[in-house]
Amino acid sequence: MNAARLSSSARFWVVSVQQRRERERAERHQLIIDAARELAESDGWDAVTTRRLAEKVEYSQPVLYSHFKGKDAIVRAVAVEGFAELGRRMHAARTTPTTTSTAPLRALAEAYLRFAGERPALYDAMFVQRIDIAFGSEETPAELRTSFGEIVAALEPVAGDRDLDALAEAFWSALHGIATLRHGQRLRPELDGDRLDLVLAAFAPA
Amino acid sequence: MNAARLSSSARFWVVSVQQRRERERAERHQLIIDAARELAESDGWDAVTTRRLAEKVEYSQPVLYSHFKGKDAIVRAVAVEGFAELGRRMHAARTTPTTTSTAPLRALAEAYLRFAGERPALYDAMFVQRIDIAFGSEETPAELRTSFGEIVAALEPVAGDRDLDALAEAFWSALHGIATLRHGQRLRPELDGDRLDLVLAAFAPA
DNA sequence: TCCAGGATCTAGCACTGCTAGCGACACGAG
DNA sequence: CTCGTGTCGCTAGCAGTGCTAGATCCTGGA
Repeated sequence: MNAARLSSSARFWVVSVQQRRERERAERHQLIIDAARELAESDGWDAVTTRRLAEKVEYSQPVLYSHFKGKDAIVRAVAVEGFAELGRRMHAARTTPTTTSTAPLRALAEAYLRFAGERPALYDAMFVQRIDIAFGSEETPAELRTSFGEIVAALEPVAGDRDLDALAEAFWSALHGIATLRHGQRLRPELDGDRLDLVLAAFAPA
Repeated sequence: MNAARLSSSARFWVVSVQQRRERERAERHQLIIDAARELAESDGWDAVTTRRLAEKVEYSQPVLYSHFKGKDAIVRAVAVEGFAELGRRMHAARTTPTTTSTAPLRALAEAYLRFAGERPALYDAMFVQRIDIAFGSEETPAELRTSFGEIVAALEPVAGDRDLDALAEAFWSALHGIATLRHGQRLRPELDGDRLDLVLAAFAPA
């Protein structure tokens, strides 16, 4: 009896220890992702090396590889979190009550470009770096699907008889093109306002 | 007299030798650019290392550095040639006689996307990689300015009272967005036709 | 108290872009 | 024809990259 109770208690304790370990492991996992994103946002992705990253989280390099298959997987994890935030921002912009019908689309577009401008490194990981994330398939991360869904939802009221999926891809392409060319200093800043006005007028005619 | 003639002849010969050397040097310069582009187009830019490139042109690495300041400069040289070709393609597409007024714009857009699709590595060097080429300034390579000019020219007939520069930037952004997202497998191939139709209809309403 | 197993680190591999310094070769003078 | 001179290209090496094998230490359980 005593043995049984002790054993049971011991097993319970073990489980608790395991839980604590798993929790600590999960925290460290997140710590690595956060450190990578911070490093990229402050010094650019070129500065995100496994050595610097390991130093920042105060572990040795091999620890990174016990959490992620390689550096690519870390960038991918950062990107997925980026999709989630972009989705949240677009949703908030789109659903904030307004008076006109095209305003939600404009709000969404502005939120998209603001995100790309404020977090260029994050945007880069999500959409520019070769990141090996399936987009059209079933393994597409939910965060990504939701983000695209926000664009579709914002365009739905103005689509008319146009194909909604193709329209969403076209509109997204325009935003993405502006975001990347802008970041590469290939567009004139003084035209920012006019340029977006033209895109909105083109895709959502009054 | 004899000495003078000899001296003169010798000097002339020296000049000729110098010319030959300069010509050979220029040829090797071009050889490096071509090799870099071919390597990138067949195996991707990741495969373009100074060692492989040197091996391909059958010289040692330091020779590359006697022609270019560094690897970046080689990529830049490849990109500049890309601008020239893209400009030629767009010009040809735009000026080929047609019946309707929006056809030139469609032809230009299709030429742009065909170029991006057929030579993804070259397009990457031109517009995706950080390449440190000024775009808005006076040192902007002529090839680049001409390319943008083609877009402006194609939009001019359909601009109406819209700001032509902003319109060109917006239209270019849409094309660039499609090109890059398409290359990253982020757009559905089966929507290619519809998507472009929508962009054209949006920017050049009938 | 001692052992087994897991977590973590040290040290090293093959590769990268880039460069210092040596050696060979072609040129021009005597 | 021989001999300096100067240019040109090479070998070898540096610091830094992503990634990993093997040793080491530390903790939980008998």
